[in-house]
Amino acid sequence: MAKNDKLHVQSSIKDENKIIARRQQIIDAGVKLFKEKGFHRATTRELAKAAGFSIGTLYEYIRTKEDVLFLVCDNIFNEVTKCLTDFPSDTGTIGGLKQAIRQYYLLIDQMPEEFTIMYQETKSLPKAAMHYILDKELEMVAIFERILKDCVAAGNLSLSEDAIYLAANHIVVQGQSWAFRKWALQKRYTIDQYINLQTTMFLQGIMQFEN
Amino acid sequence: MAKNDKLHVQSSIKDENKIIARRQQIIDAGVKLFKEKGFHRATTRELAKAAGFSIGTLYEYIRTKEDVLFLVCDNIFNEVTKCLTDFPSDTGTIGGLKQAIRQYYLLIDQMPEEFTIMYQETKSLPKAAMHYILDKELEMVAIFERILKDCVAAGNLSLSEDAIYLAANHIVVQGQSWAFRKWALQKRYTIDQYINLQTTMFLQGIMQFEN
Amino acid sequence: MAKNDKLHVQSSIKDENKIIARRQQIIDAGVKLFKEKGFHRATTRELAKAAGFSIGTLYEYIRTKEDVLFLVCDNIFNEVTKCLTDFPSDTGTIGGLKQAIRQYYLLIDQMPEEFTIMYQETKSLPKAAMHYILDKELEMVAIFERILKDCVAAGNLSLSEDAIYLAANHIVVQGQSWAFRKWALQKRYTIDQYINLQTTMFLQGIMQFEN
Amino acid sequence: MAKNDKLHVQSSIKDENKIIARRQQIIDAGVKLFKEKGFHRATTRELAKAAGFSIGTLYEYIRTKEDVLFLVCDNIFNEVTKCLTDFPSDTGTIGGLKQAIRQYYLLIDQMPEEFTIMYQETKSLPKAAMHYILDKELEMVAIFERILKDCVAAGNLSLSEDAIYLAANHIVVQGQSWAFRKWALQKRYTIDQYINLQTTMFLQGIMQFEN
DNA sequence: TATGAATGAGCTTTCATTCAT
DNA sequence: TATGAATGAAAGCTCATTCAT
Repeated sequence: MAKNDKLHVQSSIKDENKIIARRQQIIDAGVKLFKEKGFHRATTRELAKAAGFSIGTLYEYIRTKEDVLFLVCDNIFNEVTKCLTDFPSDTGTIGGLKQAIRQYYLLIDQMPEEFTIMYQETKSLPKAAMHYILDKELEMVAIFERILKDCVAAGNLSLSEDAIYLAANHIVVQGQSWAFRKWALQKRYTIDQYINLQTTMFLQGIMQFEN
Repeated sequence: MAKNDKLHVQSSIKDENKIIARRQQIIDAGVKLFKEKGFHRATTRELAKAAGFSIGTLYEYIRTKEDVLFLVCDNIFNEVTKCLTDFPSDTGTIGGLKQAIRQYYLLIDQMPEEFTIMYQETKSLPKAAMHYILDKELEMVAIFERILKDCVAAGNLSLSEDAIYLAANHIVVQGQSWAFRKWALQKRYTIDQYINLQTTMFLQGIMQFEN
Repeated sequence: MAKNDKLHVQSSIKDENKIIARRQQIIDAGVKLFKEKGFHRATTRELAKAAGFSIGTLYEYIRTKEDVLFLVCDNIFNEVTKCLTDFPSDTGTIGGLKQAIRQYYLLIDQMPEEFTIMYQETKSLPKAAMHYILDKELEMVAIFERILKDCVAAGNLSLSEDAIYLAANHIVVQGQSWAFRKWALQKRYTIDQYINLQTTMFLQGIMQFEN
Repeated sequence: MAKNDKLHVQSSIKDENKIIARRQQIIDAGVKLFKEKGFHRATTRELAKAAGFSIGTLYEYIRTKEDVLFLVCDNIFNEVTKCLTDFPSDTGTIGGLKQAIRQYYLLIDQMPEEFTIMYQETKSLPKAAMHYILDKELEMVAIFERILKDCVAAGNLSLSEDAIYLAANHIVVQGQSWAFRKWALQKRYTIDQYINLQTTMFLQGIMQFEN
């Protein structure tokens, strides 16, 4: 899966294991530099250097600079999907919902720069790649919609379709918020406090919601 | 105020009224182009053309391309501040809080591109300018903190310091959310519906909040 | 005419006189360098230097390196057309035919490098430009076809259609020959001797031609 | 002969038969690619692929890319020489002359791309290689000079030294002409018609030539 | 003030060649 | 011998900025 996704970006190298390894180096270099100076200010030479090889080698594994950004973005979604799909949760219960939110926020806390890059640089991608990423983003919202719907179906929540969609967006956006503002927010909250406060407020907001 | 802020960006022109007028043309051109292609892809030549004068003239009113971005960002904050400061509201009441939120969201709905530009391109500014803008952003959060505190002081709300700060952030972030995702969200909600839903959920979330 | 042809290549400069002047410098630089090292080995930086200005300025007057080659080729055809169209000749007579040939060969003798470049580098042009140039080449052959037909019509020559076409080609090709091989041929002939010998042989070949 | 010529290009391989075989593959690949996209646009990677082996292997049999061009050019001359030397002709007769011309033109008709490559890319060769090729070209002219001189010596032709040299050039150049313009000329003539017309005109031109 | 031609540092990308396996 | 991953010099081109008019 993750392996194949990475291969969406063409390479002139034949050894697939090498591609996997090199691409990870490229992603790491991309995250490091893009968070420091943004996509446009980072040069391909710096990228190559940060990745630990020559500019020529860099271009054996990607075709354009934008491929690096794509690799970085794609990588995030694979992490999110893995994180939200792999853990066993109590489907349809409030506890399960809380679990999913926590899981998601913890992931963001571990890679806030990656998330920030994704949200700030997406439009630097070529059209096709941008749509691919935007779709993935919608998938993320859809995952939380699913979870919320399961709660409704199980009778643990009472929300209209419109409210569900908004609530799912809410969750995703508050995650973004921690990514964007971690530097400011962590002066007052640990990630655990943030999650708790946020989740309490969120649940309180939707619990007896009637519209 | 607005006048002086704009003058933070140096110009070699003496006539202050001319500066004000030209700068507005520059800001408009900047918004138009940055939202179309982003800050880095927009060239100073295009900027000058869109503003209606020559590249030479452009540089009579700014010193660097980044000044244009700064003017655009600064302009937004002036609008926000004006919008939240000028209207008469019932200080300390829930109604006043609602009013402020509505006012703020309506402003964002009128200039979503400007807000998006600001959030996506801030880090393209030089260090000093970036901090200036980030500070302004904190001021925005502070305005809502103030409003919330007034409600608490008036006994209309019961929130801890930490919860107030989080709530203020919440308001600002959900505004961002409409700016970023207007294209997707407006398929399901009018701005009024969004404001109402969002506000109801938000108030429900903080009303009986105890932490 | 010549002026407008040069303008087929786009420029970001407004002053038309400047374009004409700069383009001539570019053409001269192109001829000098392309004859020395060929189109591909000549770099745009060298081109700019040889033309007497910076690389940035070069690109104010052309859009791609290939434009320089196009300018050089186009220039040649303008010279040829001017040369064969402007001089008054006795239409339909052998003397007029001789005159035209002489005129053409003398032009080639004056700019052998330009002709060589044109014949050797045409296929380095982008498709559209290449067809434009190839068409111009056919026009050149057509000019001589016209002259020969006039001789036939006037009863001074007796040739079939096929022979006329071949003869016109012959003239053009022998011109090329002097351009390509001037370095070798001029060890034994002056241009005048070459013209005389060539013309005598050519006329002898077609005079009593019956096929 | 052919074998040794090819060995002018150094190789790190010992087995001479292997070299011969591999070099032929390289020549075929070179002709194919150079005619498609020209020498400079063809890459060594493509060359290797078209030849059927890896880039590493390619470089076991040549030292530089230019070697490939040299091999291609050299190959042509070997073909020409073989073609004009091996066939038994009636030395000193007009019939023998005609035979030689026909033989030569038929060869060109069989490999027009190769001839075109040679004439268009020669100056892409390094100095030394270029002179080697230019010398070979002169040899080709010399072969026809020899044939013409034999005719003169046998009393079948009456031409001055100067006219002989010119006539020899004429033959070679008209051959080039078919190579360069085959695409256009063959719309009106078969190669046989072309040879006949050309030869008739040529002989007529030199037969009663007096200068 | 207003103009726009001129500048050149710096960017992304290519590709001939090498060399460890 | 054969392979192909690695290299980095060098290419074409852009564009923010300046300055003479």
